[in-house]
Amino acid sequence: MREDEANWFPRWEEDLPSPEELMPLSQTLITPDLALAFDIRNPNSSPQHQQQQQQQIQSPIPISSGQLGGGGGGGSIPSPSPPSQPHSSEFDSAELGSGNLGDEPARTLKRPRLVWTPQLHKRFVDAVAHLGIKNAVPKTIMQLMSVDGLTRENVASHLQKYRLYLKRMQGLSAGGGNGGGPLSAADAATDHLFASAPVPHHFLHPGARPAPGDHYLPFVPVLHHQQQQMAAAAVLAAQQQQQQQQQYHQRQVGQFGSPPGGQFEHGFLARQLPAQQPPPQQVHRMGGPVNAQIPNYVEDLESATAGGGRKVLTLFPTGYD
DNA sequence: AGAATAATAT
DNA sequence: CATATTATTC
Repeated sequence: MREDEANWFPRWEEDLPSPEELMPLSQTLITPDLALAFDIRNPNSSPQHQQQQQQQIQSPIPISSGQLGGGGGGGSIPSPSPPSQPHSSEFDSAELGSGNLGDEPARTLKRPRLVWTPQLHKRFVDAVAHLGIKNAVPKTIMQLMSVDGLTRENVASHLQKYRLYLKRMQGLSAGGGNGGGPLSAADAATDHLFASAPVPHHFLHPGARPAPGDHYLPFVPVLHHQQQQMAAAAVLAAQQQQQQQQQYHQRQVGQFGSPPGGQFEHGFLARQLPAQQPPPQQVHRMGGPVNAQIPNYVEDLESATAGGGRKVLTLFPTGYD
């Protein structure tokens, strides 16, 4: 029997920004629209290499109420039917320009860069798995994911990278020889994110069919009504807050002193705290090729999070109620 | 839709 | 300044 990594459990509780990070909003110095209108965001802070920004989000996940639903593996929805109609979560709260402050200026504003958290990526993979490689196109994936605020380009971009990753994996597992370790530093970096989500078997084996019984994507509509505490939207909202904070750090630069073409002289350190999960206990040691297959980073992550952290939430909203 | 390239963030 | 990640463009 090979359970393989087929039974990955749904875990969306991994790491979610503590409410403290999202709640505190005291940036009313500059209106988001105004700042954004000037196209001032992160002006690339000091070129000094070596910034002291450590993640402090290692505290116990304070989340315990309305989690995201979604994980997979639970076993449901064995019907890989195309997304006939996700839900109304599409742009339900896609007001990225709102967040918590002024939720009015939803125009001419540029969205902040989307951060692909492991959770989000997980959902992405689930979607692709259920759609099948052929049907897994940006538009479809996006629809299936039902993540508000997520655009087709977001998915397309991520999909592009993901495919590269898969290709890399194929080469490694097929050509063999390598111990499953990344070849380049760049690969290692990208692998890290992708390793957070299990890669369906048939992904690497063109032609191979998904194991019967293996079901992917027990998708559940994200954001229900107002319990959308944390979701991609929240992430985006959080980003906005951060963004605003950064701008605010600019000490209220002359809102109107920005001539076209000219820009403020920004030279400060900006801090952004993505909801990245704390680095595992670093378990994998090197010393030679041990096994060439799917990176076992996942295991590391699982162990670390399951052991060090805690996973208790495996349930999700009923979805359609 | 997909790949290449640009921009931006860390 | 280099690298990584996401956005835009072709």
